[in-house]
Amino acid sequence: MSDQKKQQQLKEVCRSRGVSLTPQRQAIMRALAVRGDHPTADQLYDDLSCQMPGMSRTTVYRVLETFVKLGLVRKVDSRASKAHFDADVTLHPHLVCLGCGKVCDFQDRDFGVLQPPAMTDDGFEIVDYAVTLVGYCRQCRHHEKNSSE
Amino acid sequence: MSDQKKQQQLKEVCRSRGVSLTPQRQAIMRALAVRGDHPTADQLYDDLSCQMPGMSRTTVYRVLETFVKLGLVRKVDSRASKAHFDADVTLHPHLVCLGCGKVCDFQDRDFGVLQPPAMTDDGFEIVDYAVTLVGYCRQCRHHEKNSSE
DNA sequence: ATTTTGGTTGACACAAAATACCAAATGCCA
DNA sequence: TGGCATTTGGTATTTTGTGTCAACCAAAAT
Repeated sequence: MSDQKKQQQLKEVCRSRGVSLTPQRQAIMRALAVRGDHPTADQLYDDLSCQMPGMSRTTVYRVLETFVKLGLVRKVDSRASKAHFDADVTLHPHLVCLGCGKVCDFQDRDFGVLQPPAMTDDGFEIVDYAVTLVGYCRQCRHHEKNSSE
Repeated sequence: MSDQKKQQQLKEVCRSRGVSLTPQRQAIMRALAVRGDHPTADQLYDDLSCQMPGMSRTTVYRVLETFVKLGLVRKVDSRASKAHFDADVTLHPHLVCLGCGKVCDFQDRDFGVLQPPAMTDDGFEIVDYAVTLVGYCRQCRHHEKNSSE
C-alpha cells in the first residue's frame, strides 16, 4: 500500500478512535510505508532522526506500538530477537534470512491455504496467523559458499 | 517428546558430533524438555539457578544456541522481542497470546498444509517454515472482558 | 589410573533492544 | 482562542543477548 493511502488511513483511524494526529505519527508512518522491507524500530529511528531532528527514539518505539494496537501496522514474527514492523497488514508470508536477519515479503505464488479455527478446544481465541519462511537469501548463500563448510 | 528420549538424543548427538556431554547441557536440556511451554533463555535460567546453584546465565544462552545449531532444539518465532525455545523440533504450529505473551503448541487438528518451494524466484533458499497462530488465551480473554472495552 | 588437551564454563563487562518516568509541549474540541 | 487530556523528549533503567578470558573439566591417549 502506498504512503498516500497509508497517511489517509492514519488520518481516518486517528479521528474515529479519538487519538491525536501528530507530525511524529505521520512521519513515522511515512518512514515505515516508504520502505519496502520490514525495519526495526531503531532502523526507523535512524531514518527519521535525519529528516526530523529532535525526534525521540522513545517516541518511535511508542508510536509503533500504538499503530499495532490501532491495527495500522503489523509486527512481523521473526526468529531474531527484535521487533520488525510492516505497514502492510494484509495476510501474507514473510521470508526471514538466517544469515543477515533480513525480513522481506513473499507474494510470488500460492503454496497452500490455512484455515485455522476461530477458537481452540482449550479456549484460545485465534484472531490472526502468520507464516514465516526461513532460509538464506541469495547474498548469504553465496557468502556461505565461500566460507566454511 | 519425553525428557528421557531427549536426554538419549542429546547423548547420541554429542557423541556423533564430537561435542562434550556436560552436566550443564544435560540440565538445560532437561529444564527445557520438562516444560510444556516454550520458555525464554532467562526463564530457563531462573528454573535452573535454583536446581543447580552456580549455573551461569551466559552458559544457558550459549548452550541453547549450541542446541539450535545441533538441531536438538528449535527457536520459536514469536511476536515478542525475545527468543523462545522448543525441545520438539518437529514441524508444528504455535499459539502466541497477545495478552500475556505465552507461547504454546497447537496440535489439535489439521487446518491446511503448506508446501513452500525450496527456492524463490530471487534466489532465496527456503530451509524451514513456521506457522504462528495469534490471539488470546482463555485467561487473557476473561481478563480483557473484565477491564476496558 | 594418570596425563594431556581442546572444548566448555563462570563471572564480569559490555552492547543492543525496549520500557518507565515525568516535566514540557501540543493537538483537539468546545 | 483557551483549557485540558494526550503526546512527546530526554534520561534513567530494565531486559535481552554477546564478548572476553582465566579456570575448569570431559574425553581420549597414554
